[in-house]
Amino acid sequence: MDVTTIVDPLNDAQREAVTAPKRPTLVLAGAGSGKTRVLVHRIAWLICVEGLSPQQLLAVTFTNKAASEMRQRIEALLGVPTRHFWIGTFHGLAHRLLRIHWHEADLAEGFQIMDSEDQLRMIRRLLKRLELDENEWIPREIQWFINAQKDEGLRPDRVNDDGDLKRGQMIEFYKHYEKMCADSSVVDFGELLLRALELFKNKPDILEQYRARFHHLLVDEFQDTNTIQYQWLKLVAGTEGTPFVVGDDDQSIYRWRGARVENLHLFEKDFKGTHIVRLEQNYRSTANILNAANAIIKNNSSRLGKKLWTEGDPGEPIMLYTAFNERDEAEFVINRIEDYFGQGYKRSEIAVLYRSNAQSRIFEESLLAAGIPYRVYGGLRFFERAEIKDALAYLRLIANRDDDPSFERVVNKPSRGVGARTIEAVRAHAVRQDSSLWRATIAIISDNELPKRSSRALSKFLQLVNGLDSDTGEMPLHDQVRYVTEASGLIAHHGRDGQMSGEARIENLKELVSAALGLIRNDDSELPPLAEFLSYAVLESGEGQAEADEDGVQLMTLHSAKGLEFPLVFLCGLEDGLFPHQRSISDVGGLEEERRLCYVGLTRAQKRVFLTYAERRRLYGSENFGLPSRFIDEIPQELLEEVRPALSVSRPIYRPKNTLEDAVAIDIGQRVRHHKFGDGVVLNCEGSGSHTRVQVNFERAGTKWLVITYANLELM
DNA sequence: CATACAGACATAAAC
DNA sequence: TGTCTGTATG
Repeated sequence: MDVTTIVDPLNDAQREAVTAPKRPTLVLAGAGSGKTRVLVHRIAWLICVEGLSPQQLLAVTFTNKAASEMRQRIEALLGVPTRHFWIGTFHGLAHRLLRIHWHEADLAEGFQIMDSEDQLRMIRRLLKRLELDENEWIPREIQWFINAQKDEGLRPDRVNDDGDLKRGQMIEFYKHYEKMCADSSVVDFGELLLRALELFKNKPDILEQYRARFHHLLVDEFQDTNTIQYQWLKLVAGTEGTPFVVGDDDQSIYRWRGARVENLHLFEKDFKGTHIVRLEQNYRSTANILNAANAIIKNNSSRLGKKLWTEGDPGEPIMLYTAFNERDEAEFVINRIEDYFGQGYKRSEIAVLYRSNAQSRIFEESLLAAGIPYRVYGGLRFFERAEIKDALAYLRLIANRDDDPSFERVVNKPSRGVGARTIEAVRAHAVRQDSSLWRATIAIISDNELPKRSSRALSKFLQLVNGLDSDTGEMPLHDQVRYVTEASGLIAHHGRDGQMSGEARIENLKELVSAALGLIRNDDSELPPLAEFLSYAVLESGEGQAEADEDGVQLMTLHSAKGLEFPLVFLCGLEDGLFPHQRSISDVGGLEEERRLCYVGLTRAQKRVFLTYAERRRLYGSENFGLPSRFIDEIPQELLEEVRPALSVSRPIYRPKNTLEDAVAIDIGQRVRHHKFGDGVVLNCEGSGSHTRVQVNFERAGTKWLVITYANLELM
């Protein structure tokens, strides 16, 4: 391998990072500055120049997609297979460790992983068992609480109740939850990380073994690490370690799921002599787009500081369209899209981005009506579909009879006469003898304490699962999966459905067989194929609505757009309250994260950006009047161009809010109070100065025109 | 046991 | 407003 192939395609900053000496290195990589390239070339450099063996590298990413992209690019650059490289997600790598050291980590050998939905079901079951009211103990909140503790690396005994009773009870619940998971030999996502951390903390000899081995740690999207992930990294690196991390504080948008941008600051402190490299040259967007993005992000405090620049052209101005309502907004976008088809753009080169999923519907409707293929990101992924999870539940029971969540999921699916009462009896028995549902069922049948019909139904189920196990013991994985989907009765069950959905479900079950056939076994895996497949299914839940339309207009939230790029980007719904979202507006941290989200959105675009907002928007059934997003104000006027001048609109379109005159003006949608008419919303506004009149829709008194100077309206 | 209806709920979502 | 979930019902 020639060093020049590794180094030549790089710019100065990239080269500095790639060839950095063996020291802790922090690469601040702006959007579109070649972050992945640096990681890939760094790995190549370490192998080819520093002479490291791939076995000494540990590369961590957040998504499977990022991990496999890195693999592919390394293979393309070095021309060697990367099967045996330790490249993966935090969870994937933690899982790999725990499979090897399950005993030392105090886990059952065949432990299974729960996804978030399984976890929620588990919490619901526990609430029932503890006889707690779901209206008072909201399962989602408990799930949130438990995961938040795990993100911070905290076991129940280390969580402080802050003298708060409810919090104290939550901690109690967390304890019960842990026992319940242990009893069924299942772990949730957070538990994978926590166990992996504790493994290294409690078993210094094992830690030492990995420290000696992984001389080079590489971390992608470092700004997304949470507390426990960073703790784990620090442990693996040790004081002598020289981790190489790449991140961008301006693109940190996952605070709400535990990510800590502060880790970027901590890194410098925790690793003495950190070498910092800034990648600021952008190869993606026009100068206008970058300047707009820079101007917006400038308003955030405590940034590490970075300013994107490009050698390229200024490009077109950023276009701003003020829509009358959300329908008009969608129509505008679709019209523009059609224009751009005429200019030779492909559908997949166009992205419509929005803050929240609910906004996608109107675009879908309009695209459908216009006959333009599209693809919506998000939604249920393959391994999350109900019928797939049913089939997986049977397979999990084959692997581990004590898997209670799976037991409950399929005892009566397809229905075999195990009703709610019967299940209740089994649950009660399980609690009494402190055993799994499976063993409780065996006991309850031999005790003869149930009506014959229920007993027979239950034992039919036990026999079914035992039969599935013994019948398929010798089969290759995919035959086993096929056999289980058929013999469990799931296929027949969906066949009886008669509806289109039944047909689609059967297709998915067949697809599951193909997935099993296509499973690439890990080289040094000690797991039986079935167990490996089950773990794979949870950790890599597949694409959501993937190849629905190969070449379609891309619809997605700003969050899912991170890491992607498109020649043409529509950033829609730029209204205060929607983006920035209402729930983030009140605290500074939340607002700054929204601003980063806006920065992420803008920097997705290569050539053109359209910003749109609607003056009124129907959301959840009621009409809302929105003000243009404050982020629009943060873009310098000279970079913006309004698409539609005042012509056909009855009310003022976009006005910058930060002028003195407008500071006292009343905006459309403003809530006001009148001493006589009560509370209302400003619908319209005309005139200027002391002649300004506003139309207000009062909750009780109806719609009225009032002259501002006399009305004495109180802003709310 | 499948279907209909009522009621809750609606920020973002990887593993 | 639309979708999903849980339950009541035939």
